[in-house]
This record gives sequence, structure tokens and C-alpha cells, in this order.
Amino acid sequence: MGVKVSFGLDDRRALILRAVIEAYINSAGPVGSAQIASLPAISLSSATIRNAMNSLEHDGYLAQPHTSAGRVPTEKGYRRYVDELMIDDEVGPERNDTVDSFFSNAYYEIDDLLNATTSLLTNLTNCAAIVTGPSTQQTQILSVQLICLSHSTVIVVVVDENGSVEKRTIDWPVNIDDDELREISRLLTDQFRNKMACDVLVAPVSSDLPLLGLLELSFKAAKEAIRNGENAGVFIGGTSNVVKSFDAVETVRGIVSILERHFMVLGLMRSILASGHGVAIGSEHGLSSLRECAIVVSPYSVDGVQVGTIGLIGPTRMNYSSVIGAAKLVSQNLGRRLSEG
Amino acid sequence: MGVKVSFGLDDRRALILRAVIEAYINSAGPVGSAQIASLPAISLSSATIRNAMNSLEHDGYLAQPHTSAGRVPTEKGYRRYVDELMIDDEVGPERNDTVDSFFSNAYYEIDDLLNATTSLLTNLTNCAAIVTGPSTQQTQILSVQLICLSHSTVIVVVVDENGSVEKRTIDWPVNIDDDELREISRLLTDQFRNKMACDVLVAPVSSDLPLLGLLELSFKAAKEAIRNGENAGVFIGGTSNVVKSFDAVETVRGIVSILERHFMVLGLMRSILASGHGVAIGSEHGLSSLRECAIVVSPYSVDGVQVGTIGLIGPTRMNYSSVIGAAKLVSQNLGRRLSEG
DNA sequence: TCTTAGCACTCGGTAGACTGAAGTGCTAAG
DNA sequence: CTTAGCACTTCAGTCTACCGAGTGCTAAGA
Repeated sequence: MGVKVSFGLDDRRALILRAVIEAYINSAGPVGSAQIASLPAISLSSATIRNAMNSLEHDGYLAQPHTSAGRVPTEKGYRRYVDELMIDDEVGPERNDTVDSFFSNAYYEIDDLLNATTSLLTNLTNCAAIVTGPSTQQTQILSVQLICLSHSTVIVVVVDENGSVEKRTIDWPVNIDDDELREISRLLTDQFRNKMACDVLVAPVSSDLPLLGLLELSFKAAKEAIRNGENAGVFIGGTSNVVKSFDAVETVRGIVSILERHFMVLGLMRSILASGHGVAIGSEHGLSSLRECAIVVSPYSVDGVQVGTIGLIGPTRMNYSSVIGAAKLVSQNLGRRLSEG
Repeated sequence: MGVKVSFGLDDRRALILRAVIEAYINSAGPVGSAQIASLPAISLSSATIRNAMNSLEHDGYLAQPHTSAGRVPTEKGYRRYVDELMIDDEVGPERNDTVDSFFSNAYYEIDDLLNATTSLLTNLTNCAAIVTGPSTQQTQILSVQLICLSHSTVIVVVVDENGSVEKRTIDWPVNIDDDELREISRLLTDQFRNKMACDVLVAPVSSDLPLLGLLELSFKAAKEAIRNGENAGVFIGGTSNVVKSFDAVETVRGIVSILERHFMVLGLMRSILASGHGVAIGSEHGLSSLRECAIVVSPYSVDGVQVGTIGLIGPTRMNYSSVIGAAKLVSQNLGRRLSEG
């Protein structure tokens, strides 16, 4: 005899809800009472299961596609499952090894690392993966260099402590001499060096810098390059993984169309992160093209500061515990790896 | 009375083949003899059209999905159409204006320009668009700079005449002093400056450069950064456009999966370019996932040298003349624009 | 009071028969 | 050589019957 707990889910119904959801995740088809009754973990007749399922349906955790079909989890059901019923994924040794060996590899550039991380995630989870590069707001600028491209154009190259390089081309219709470029490079580097990107963008210029002509233009270009860097570095991969999970071509089209627009995906991840949940299920995030998908987000920290996010997009019937586990594992490892650099 | 021309296509059959293909491109459904007979450009009875269509089918230009359906073009039919029958697209003024105004916009970075070019192409053609960045092989190196990232890492930044920036991080577990970095930067810049990227990669080092320690490492890193740059800069967009043209979810999955793998798309474009045709139709390119697609490629030249390629992928029933026209128009404009810089 | 066996019921999916529409190939006349 | 006319083929849609899966309910049992 189960004791009623909060939200009116007694132990038995919780057990059955979990069993139904997990069966559905495996089979991708409606699950019937007999199927649940036959599970070794459950020693109840199908009739009893039916009663419980009926009650779960009335409470909105399950739904029936039609009278004589089995039950399918609703969003509310998934939500309950993710919040309370799911058993946390204990990361198996093979998986741990995969991730470990991935992060012990050398990557020459941060972009290569982040891009490869999306592949790692898609392989681990069969989801589409998003990795946002570490925000450059909290990084120190190391150097600003001006280089002459042609008689009338100059490129301003800004390097930060992560090894990210941002650039901006400027037109300067006067012949420029190398010594002048070197001098301006030195002045700007002195001005920016070891300052945080975010501070540079708002701080006024130190008054000892004579902002005139090419120097002024370069100064502005450097700031714009830095501002630009903030939005750079979004890596998305594994669209074909998600697409495999759906048969309706309309659904597929919608998903492809969203994943193609990086800024939409970014906004989505931001809003999920802001909502405080690590997972948005179905219509919770409000993007109708992805209403049959769930999105798992997991921020990562470098030197204790949250600077970027990992995201995974798959069908609502994804294996939540495995996907959430992978997201956490990889975000931790990624953060650690980037902290070393 | 038509005169027989090469390949056994007399004028009438050519006219009818063209009409059938164009009708099919518009309607996306099998086209019957009555439909063709009713065209103002054609003053023949449907029975006559039927005879011609029958003959075209026997010669492999048309096919029937089933006995009582209309005709559908075969790959051979499309090929003939593209090679001989198609009337070149005269670029309408609106389209010209769109392209002109696009290329008169300012783009601060070449990557932004190329990326925006894919959007331009997808809007013009309703195809997926690929733009490969100008090969860096034929560009001159302008500068090599070493910048200290941390006590034990140094980043080598290489800038070429297009304003492309490549970088490579190296580990150097010894404290490095700024003067030394500046000196090495100067030496390497002297070594590389105004040389072609391709020459740098094969040429031996000038003997007056003492390749030792950090200098040697930086030298190698610079070369690797340059080599890396050769393969950088592929921009693909508009996958959702292609996907709209197909109802079979399997087809859609295959297309998404290919377009996601940039290196496959690159290889595809290279092989089409090498084949000498500007268009690969259906199975001509041998990639079975794209057997219902046609690919249009158009190289662009900067300062008279072919350095990059534009590609468009759409269904085999695309509007060839319009798509080919757009590809040519944009590749010319892009080449011109990049030559100015 | 809770559980369970039994059963009637519902509904989706499949298979077969039929119909109408579309489009063909053939024939014979112009 | 062209074309009107017609018989023929095939598909797509509709209707029906039927099977199977799974339910909800009822009544008996623990």
C-alpha cells in the first residue's frame, strides 16, 4: 500500500510511470499494461497496472493516442520523470574512457577543440550537439597588432589570453610606413594589455593616448574586433542524428531549419539556462518547430567562472539520464581542459 | 519536317523534350501529352506529341513512372537539356540589383562576406549554397607575429594579403622574454614576407636563419598554420531549402547527413570541377545520398587566378537556367569584389 | 479493501473490391 | 505525316470487412 506523496504520486504510480517512460524510450511505441506487467521489477497483474495507468492519464502524466493503443508519456510525464523519477546515469567505464582519451588529445587551436567536442557529444548521445565557445568577456587582451595589407588597408589583429584571435580591416587611404604601424601597435597593446575584454569595451580611453587619425581608427577597430569576438564560436553538429528520430518530414524540415540558424539555437539555450532548468522538454521552450524535441543544456566553467555552454537536442523520447550524464561529464571535462591552458 | 541532327534529336523532338522538362520543373509532377499540346509555343495535337514522347522514351530521355502516367525526364534528358536545349537565363534587373547592392555593401572581414554570400545564393536560388574561401596557396604572407599567451605557451599568428589570419599555439616550457619574441617575429616575417603560401610550404629555409629552439618551433608552427589555412573557409547554408523539395524522409536524411560533412561536399565539388562540367545531375557524381539532386559549381577568380568555388545543390528538377545563371553572376561579382581588396 | 481473471468493447491498420481519372498506344481517316 | 477516336492500363481514392492490440469494467477471490 503506497503512501501518498507530494503531487499525488504514490510509490506504485511513480514506479509505473517510470517503467512506462523507460519502456517508451526503448521501444518508441505506445506501451501497454501487459508489457509493464511482464517486467521483472514489477509483480502486479496487468489489470492493476491498467488502473494505475488510467489514474496517471487522468492526472496528465500519460496519454493514449487512441482508445485501444498503449500509453505514451506527456510532457508533464517527462518533466516529472526528469525531475524526480529518473535514476542518475552512472557513467560507465567505457564512456569515461572515451571522454578521458578525447580530452587528453592535443588540440592546437581552441576552435578545433570545441568543434571536435561537438563530434564527441554526438557520438556519445545520438543527439545534435551545440558547444558555445568560452565567452571572451572575461578574458584578458594580450596584444594588438597593426599589419599593412595593401597601400590603403590595414588589419588590426587582437589576441587574447585564450589564444583567440580577432581582426578587423580598416581603410586608410594614405601610404603608411612600417614604423608608424609598429608604434601604433605598441601604443594600443599598452592600452589594452591585461585588461578584461568587457572592461575595454566600456572604459574610457586613458587620457595620455592622443586619439588622432589612424590611431583613433585602429582603436575603434580593435574594440569592434573584441566586441565581435564575444559572439563568435558557436559549433553545431549532428543534425542528422536528430533527424533520424523522426519520420514526419514536416518535423524534420522544422528541425533542420532551426538548427541551421545558429542565433536561434543560441537564444534557445540562453533562455533555457535562464529558466534554471537544465532541460527543456517539448513545448516548454516555446519554439514550435522543436516541440517534439528536448534540449539539455549544461554550462561549463573556466577557472570557476561560467563562460560557455554545451547543449544537446534530441527527440522528447531521448534517454534523459544518459544524455544529461554525458552533458555533465563533457562540460566538466571541457571546463577543466580549458582551465589548464 | 525536322532535320535529323546529332544524337538523333530532330528539331521537333528537341522542342518537345525541352517543353516536357520545363513543364516538369514547374509542376513537379509527370507531364502528359495534352499538357504539352496546350502550350502556345506548340501547335501539334496531343497524338503527335505522344508519338514524339514515345520515341524520346525509347531513346532514354524520358521515362514513365507507370503506364498511364505522364512522362518524367531521365538524367540523360536533363543532361541533354542542360548541354543543348536550355535557354540561358537572362539576368533580370531585379536580380542584378540584388546582387549589385549585396556586393556594394561593406564587409569588414572576408569570412563575413563569404558567409553572407551563401545567404545571397540561397535566397536567389532556393538551393543549398556552398562558398569555398579563396585558396590561400596563391596569397602572399605579410607577417608572422609571436605573442606570449602564458608563461609556457606562445601563439604564432600569420597574416596574409587577404587579411586571413591563421594561428598556431606552441608550448615552450621556459620563460620567454618579450624582446626575444619580437626578434623571432622579425626574423620569421623577414623569412616569409611577400612569399606565396604555396612556396613557403615547400621551399627550404634560407641558410642564414639559425633554426634553433624556439625559433625552429615557431618556424614549423607558422608553416603548419599556413597549411591549415588552405583548408579553412568553407561556408554552407540553406540545407533547409533543399530539404523542402523532397517528401521522402529517407532522401531528406541522406541529404542532411551529407551537407553536414563539409569535407564530403568539398570533395564532391572538386570532382565535379575536375570533370569539366559545371553541373552534375543525379547519379553522375556517384554520391548515392544525393542521387535526386543536381549540383551546380562555378569557380571564381581573383586577379585572373581561379581560387575558389561557388556551389549550389538542389533537386534534379531545379530550374537549371536560373540556378546556373545565379551561380555565374555571383561568382563573377565575388571574384571582382575580392580582386578590389 | 485491494487485486486479479475474464470479457465485452473500441479503434487503428490491413487487405480486397470497386470506381473514376489520367494518360497512353494503336488504328484508321483526313 | 497528322490527328481524332477509342480501347486499354494503371493509379489513387473509397468502402467494407476483419483482425489484433489494448482498454475499462465487472465480479470473484484473498
